[in-house]
Amino acid sequence: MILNIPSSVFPNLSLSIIYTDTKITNIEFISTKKNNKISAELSSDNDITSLEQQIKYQFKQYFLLSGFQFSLAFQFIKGTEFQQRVWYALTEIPIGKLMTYGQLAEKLNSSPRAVGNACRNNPLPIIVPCHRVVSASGIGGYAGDTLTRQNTDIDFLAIKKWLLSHERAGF
DNA sequence: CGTGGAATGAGGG
DNA sequence: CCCTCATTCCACG
Repeated sequence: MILNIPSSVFPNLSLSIIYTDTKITNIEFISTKKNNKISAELSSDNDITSLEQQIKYQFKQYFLLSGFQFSLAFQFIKGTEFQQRVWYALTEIPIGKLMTYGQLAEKLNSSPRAVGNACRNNPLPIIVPCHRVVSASGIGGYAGDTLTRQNTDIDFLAIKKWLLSHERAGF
């Protein structure tokens, strides 16, 4: 399903959310800027599943409230053992807190670079809070964006900053 | 300050 | 094999 992010947060930005009967498996930011409207909205509220209700409700709450914590069921359907270890570790970073790639690497007996690469491949952004990981010297990257290489379509670093300030991580 | 190399895990040519 | 990544640290000038 396509979930619109409130335009007061980011205009022309939506989330594409993939799920099975019971679990979310993939989330992706998509730009609705040029496209003549994305028409993948739910047809009616009658045949909406309870998972879909939960998704809509919880994301609405998340963007509305500063300290809202997700409790949606998710599943990693891809990723190596190492990557999944990193992703699970991300879910243990509490809202409002930050870790550096180096700190996370130390916890996992790995290296900062490898951790950053696993974060880069996080299939469930926002729910699995890779945005709470920053570099030792600054903001770090998000969805492939870095300070030196920026996506032209979506300003992912601006999204990361918004998420962090919204969660009052004090960045 | 800047620059370069090494270590790390994964994917691609 | 080679290279490139959402990094970091340490050595050198």
